[in-house]
Amino acid sequence: MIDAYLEILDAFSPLQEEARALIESQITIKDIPKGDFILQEGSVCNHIYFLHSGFARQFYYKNGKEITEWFAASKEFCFSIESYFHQTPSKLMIQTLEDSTVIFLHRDAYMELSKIQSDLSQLAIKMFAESLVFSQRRMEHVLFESAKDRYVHLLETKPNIIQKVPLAYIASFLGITQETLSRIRGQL
Amino acid sequence: MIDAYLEILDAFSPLQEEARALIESQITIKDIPKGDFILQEGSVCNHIYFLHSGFARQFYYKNGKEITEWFAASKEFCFSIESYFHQTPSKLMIQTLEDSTVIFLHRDAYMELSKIQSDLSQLAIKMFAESLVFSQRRMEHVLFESAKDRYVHLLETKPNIIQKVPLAYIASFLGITQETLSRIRGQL
DNA sequence: GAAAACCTTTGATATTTATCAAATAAACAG
DNA sequence: CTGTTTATTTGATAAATATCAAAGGTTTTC
Repeated sequence: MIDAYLEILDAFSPLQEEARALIESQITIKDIPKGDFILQEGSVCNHIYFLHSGFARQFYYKNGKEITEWFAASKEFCFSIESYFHQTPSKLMIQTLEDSTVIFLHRDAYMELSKIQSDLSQLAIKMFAESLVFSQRRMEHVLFESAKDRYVHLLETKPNIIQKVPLAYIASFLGITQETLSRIRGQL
Repeated sequence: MIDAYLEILDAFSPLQEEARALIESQITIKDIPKGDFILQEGSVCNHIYFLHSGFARQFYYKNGKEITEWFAASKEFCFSIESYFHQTPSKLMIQTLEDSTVIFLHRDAYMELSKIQSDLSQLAIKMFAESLVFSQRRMEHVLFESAKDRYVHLLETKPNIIQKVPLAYIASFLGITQETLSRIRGQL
């Protein structure tokens, strides 16, 4: 179970034995049933979560409506960057959409780790840089492509999401109403 | 001249004497007249730029049109994250809008630095995390606020930009046409 | 397996923003 | 200054998307 996790970290930046041992001793693993929360609104995000298996969505409330920010698939990481770094109550919630197994890495453990093996910071930097590039690409789409083109793009790059997820979640992620998304679907 | 730069880095993460000396020996400082490019399209971004003084815009071409991605004001950093990390030709251009003085930190020098003083990585992580939070907030605005609200928000948070910059640059940053922005202005 | 809850589609209309065309206004060069 | 370029505003119309209301579908639950 832990192996897949270590392997993924290792691929980013080869882990020293000491670091590997620290991770094994510090992480916790939880089974989280469908619909339960990995991170609840109002609590401080003190972990980096890794979905060993399952599927989750990250969302927040805006004017009483649920806005889906993104999804986390199997073998992906997620957490509230804002809450984690500012140590403030999270606006973001993370909820499983399937029964999931989640690996929790605590902030303190991560800090320990980056002392033991300083090049792990390079891993974090790489991940953040990738996220920023991704975020800028998405911004470009949102600003200059039609709702239809954005949906088609999502369909092409993340087909698994569209199958697993109710239309309303996708609509709010794309920044359109469910009615519009339904009509777009009808046209394809 | 260098002092202001070192001070800013120092505020993020106190610099050791050795790191400070390395920076002083490795950076280059250039005066760049209004309208000239700090980073040109097609060249690989191998530096992190710091505007000691002046003002610049970051933009790229999409379907033959200039799209402004963001601005860099005095005492701010800028570079093409994508080109820098992927080592690919930059789509992004950075052009001064006023006579500017720019401090160049080369990628190699940065690498050296982070070996000498590993907690500088924490600085980079903090900066990226902030950028990501900023980017997510902007996404929320772009997805769910009207063009008018977005303009008003920019006006409130970055009033200096609006004074210095032609309307067309702001319009493309907001993802609207100049005509629409002109009408929005008329209403306020 | 019927009722309830939830999800998706459809229709009519209103609002926002884009597009195309042209008129002003401002900045700039000689 | 004066013509020339560049930036901004205005108008008429078209396209995209939202909103409100309601009707069909699916799933879930007991």
